[in-house]
Amino acid sequence: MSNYIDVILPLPLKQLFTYEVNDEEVDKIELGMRLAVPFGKSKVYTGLAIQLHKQKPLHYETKPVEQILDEAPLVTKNQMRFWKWIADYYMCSLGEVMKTALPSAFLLESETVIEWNKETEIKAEALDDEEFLLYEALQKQNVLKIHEVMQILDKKTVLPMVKRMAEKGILILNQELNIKYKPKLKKYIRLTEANSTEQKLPDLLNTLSSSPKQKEALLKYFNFSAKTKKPITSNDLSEKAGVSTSVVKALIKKDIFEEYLIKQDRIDFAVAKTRASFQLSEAQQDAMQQIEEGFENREVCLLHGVTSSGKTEIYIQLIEKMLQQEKQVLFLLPEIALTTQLIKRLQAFFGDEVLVFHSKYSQNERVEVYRHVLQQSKGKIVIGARSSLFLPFKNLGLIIVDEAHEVSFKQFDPAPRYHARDAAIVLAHFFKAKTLLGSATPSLESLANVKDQKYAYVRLNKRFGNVMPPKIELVDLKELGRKKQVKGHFSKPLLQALETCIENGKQAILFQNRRGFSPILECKTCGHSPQCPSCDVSLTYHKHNNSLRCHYCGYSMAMQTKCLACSSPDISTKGFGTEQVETELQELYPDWRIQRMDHDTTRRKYAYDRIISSFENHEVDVLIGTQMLTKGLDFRNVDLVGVMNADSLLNFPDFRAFERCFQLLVQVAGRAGRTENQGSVLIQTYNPYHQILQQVTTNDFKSMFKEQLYERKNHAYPPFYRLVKFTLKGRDYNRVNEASDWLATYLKQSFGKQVLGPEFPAVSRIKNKYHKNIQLKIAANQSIIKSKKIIQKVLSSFEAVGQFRSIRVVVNVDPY
DNA sequence: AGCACGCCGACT
DNA sequence: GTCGGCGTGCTC
Repeated sequence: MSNYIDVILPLPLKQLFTYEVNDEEVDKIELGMRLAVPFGKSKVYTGLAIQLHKQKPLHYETKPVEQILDEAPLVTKNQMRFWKWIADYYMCSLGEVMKTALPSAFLLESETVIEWNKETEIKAEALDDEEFLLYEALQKQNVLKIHEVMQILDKKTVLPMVKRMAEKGILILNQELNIKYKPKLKKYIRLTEANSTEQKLPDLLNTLSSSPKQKEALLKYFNFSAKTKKPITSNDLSEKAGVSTSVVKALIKKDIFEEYLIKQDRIDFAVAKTRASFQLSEAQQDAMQQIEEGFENREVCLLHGVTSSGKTEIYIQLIEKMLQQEKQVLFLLPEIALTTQLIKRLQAFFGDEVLVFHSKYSQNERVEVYRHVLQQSKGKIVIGARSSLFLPFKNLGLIIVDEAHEVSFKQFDPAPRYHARDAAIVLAHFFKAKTLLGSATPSLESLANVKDQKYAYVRLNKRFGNVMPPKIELVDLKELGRKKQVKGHFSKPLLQALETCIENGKQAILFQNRRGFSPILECKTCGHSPQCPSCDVSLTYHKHNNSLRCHYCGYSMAMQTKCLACSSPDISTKGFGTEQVETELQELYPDWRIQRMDHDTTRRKYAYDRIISSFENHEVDVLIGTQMLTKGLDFRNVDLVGVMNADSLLNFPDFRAFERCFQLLVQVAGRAGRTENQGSVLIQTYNPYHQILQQVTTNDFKSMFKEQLYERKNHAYPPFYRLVKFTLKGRDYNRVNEASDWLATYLKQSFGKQVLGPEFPAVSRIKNKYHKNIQLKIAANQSIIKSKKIIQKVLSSFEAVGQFRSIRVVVNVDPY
């Protein structure tokens, strides 16, 4: 009887795929290994083995597995369980989970390559122009990939012609599996085998009697290898012997030395761990004890510590305790907060026990981190962004989610649209491990879980070293505007505070939650503003390259001098961003050193670190930035934080806008006065009596929580209801409307008034596709499993409607 | 998702 | 005539 293996393919397809395996392979295959399998007419994909069985599929012929790619499972049982939970809860396919869970270097894919058939004799005259071009190209380069052929011939459909040529026997087609992971190799030298014994030494020296430098190098080599028994590179040797590299090269040429390669570990920081002991403050010790007590009967604990209350020291102590029990620890941070500051602090303490995993790491580095975690060969502590949840932990004891309120923990695109904080709790549960959520401004959801006694709660009220909390004041722009006390975007009080701050040799931070120079260009004559041709938005003005750009699709055009609609030269910019704040301030104070930090200035790999360290070293007086500034940065010399315009935060059309505004302002405020001086925070606004802003000034999170929770209950939002958002996308406007009406109608049959919409979002067309949203609210006491089954059913009948084939439906569970 | 196949309008 | 657009169906 034949054996079959069910496989997950990294595609957005619901089903598994079944392949046949021979007896020899059955013995080798373990679940969780990768298999190269043929798929479709000419593709080879990497599949993941998840079930062996003997049931021959009824309705189709199986294909054989092409190759077993692993010697041991790459994916553990616990990971499989976690993948399944993600796929179920967030309503996506296992293939999509696989794609995010595994570093892409693990997912090999085949590519068709062509080769000239040297067997068949073809006269150049018999070839047409395009065939001749290929012929020429293949003289220079042995094999060509299909996309290279497309470039050479400068057209899109090349496959029919390539196939024709293959049939005529001019070309050979091959499937090439491209191996993406490349170990890092370093060249070393050693004695060739014939010369590698001690006894040979006198002979060798003899032969080199006429070349003293080579003799010297050889002696140094013996000296070195006798002492250290370590491999040596030719550069090191020539340096040690004080000879040039050509001397060593000559020895290689004489077959006395040979070169060989050793695989290098990319994850090798060589940091000395200090484990410098430090004393927790009394408040920290208390908190530590409460956390441990909390973990005795709760799986999750919320550590609510004001900014700079010293949460990191508590984390370090907890991690240390886990290490003593030989457990692994995962330390999750929002991508943006993964600055070297925190990593360095942990590395200084734990040395090479710390592994780092995030998107700025190369594919090769990620593969090595993955393998280290899997084999538990290095590093029991992983610091990473949300995707590090998918690492192959075997013995996880604790997950710390720092800045747990951050919305960027929710993945938006592509699927799986998971929330790392929620998924972390589930993952920890699988390991019977604990989860610690740390934040200065916890989310309403987490606070509600505390209120319902689901989470333990520890409050850390005092800033470390009894630093005073900053003084927060609101500046009424409306009032001051009337009194003519506003210059550009700066009010007089803010300018005065800035002057005092800089004169005292301190630094200031200005926060403006919008990038670019000024969002849109507007004609003063006809009111027209340039639009993106493929999205339903106005283009934004970027001063640094004098262009207009679309934030959704990246379209850009040159800045205009005349209105595109009426040719009037009277055009101006509306709204303002970081770039304009920078320009204005620099004009007012030409001597100040001003630096901007936003998406545009931090795009390159080390730009972020560079800006931060120049600010730390006081090479900059004022730092102007967006949200980026709020994430886990610790500057010692900042006395003043200015918020340019708080209103833009309040006016978001989102049920979480007020909560987010509160969090953001408290976080920004926390950047001020982290040493003995009391810092001050000035918030400019047109609505100084808004209750949220009032609550920020008094840091009254309790009222905020109470009021917002009441609002959420009234309007049936989380945490009282779960949301599922459906976004329909399609090229045809009418089709999108029809399809969303259909879907909403069918959902209403089961969920009634809990279905909202369909509605066009604020930006209704992106990349030439119309978007329309439907929202479903599921009460907390309703069964999610049942609800999701109904949703699945409605969706599959939707997919069965022929007219809606061109419409894509994106499902987002717990959207943010 | 990707890719083939098939149909249709637009050009060398 | 064929190139490239797009709708449709299928992948073990």
